[in-house]
Amino acid sequence: MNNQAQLDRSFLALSHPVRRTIVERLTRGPATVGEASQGLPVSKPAVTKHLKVLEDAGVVARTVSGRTHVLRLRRRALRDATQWLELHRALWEAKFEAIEEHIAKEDTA
Amino acid sequence: MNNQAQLDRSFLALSHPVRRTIVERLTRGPATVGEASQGLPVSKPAVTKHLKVLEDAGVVARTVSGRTHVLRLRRRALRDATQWLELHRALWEAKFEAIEEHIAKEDTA
DNA sequence: CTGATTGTTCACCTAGAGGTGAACAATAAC
DNA sequence: GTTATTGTTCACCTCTAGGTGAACAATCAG
Repeated sequence: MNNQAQLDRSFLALSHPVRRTIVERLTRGPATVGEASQGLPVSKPAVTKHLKVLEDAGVVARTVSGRTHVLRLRRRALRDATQWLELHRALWEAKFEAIEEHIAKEDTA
Repeated sequence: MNNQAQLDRSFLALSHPVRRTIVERLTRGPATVGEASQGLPVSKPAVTKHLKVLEDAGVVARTVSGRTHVLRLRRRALRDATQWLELHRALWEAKFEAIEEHIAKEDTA
């Protein structure tokens, strides 16, 4: 399985406010589709599509329980995305602080 | 300024392998467009577009120097994206470890 | 059985992402 | 001045993201 493509999907999944809201709600515990999408400014078919993006990215898992579908977060995809950022942050935080400060001073002048 | 929209763009910027490669290379120091995109499997116009996405997201800054354009990372956008992930990771890591283990056992059974 | 509820699927639309080759602009080198 | 280099802009293409209303499937409640 291609790890790059998996990262693509994870970051893409987080790049839409509706999907980030759903993820935020699921951090408070599993929820049905209706609960997780309540009040969001989109139609039901749109929610279905956003959930497909989240599931394809491995960010969310679904358990069908009767007529309701219970959603919960999966840790791996989100952990991988976090690790990519932290890995590279360590480098740029150390390296470019001085450079940026230098440029900020130039901009002010 | 809308912080949500800014997060949208940052995560979107990271959702493409060509753009992530450019970011990775810039963690090793500023580079020209040619250096940062060397060997990538896309044409020059495509690189120009990817750079626009990175700049719009605030991930990359550009300094025109003669006929070459020097690119460097900006910390803020990447830091904000990292913080969003870490903020929510703290919650889901704590809350769902037990649940996922439980489900894993069910799947095995 | 009937009706309400939950969520998906279907058919459709529009805007934008991502790609290209060709032409151009600006600078650097000779 | 002429040529090479760096990168963008232009015109174009295709595919997908994101949205909708209407219809459907499945389950639950009466």
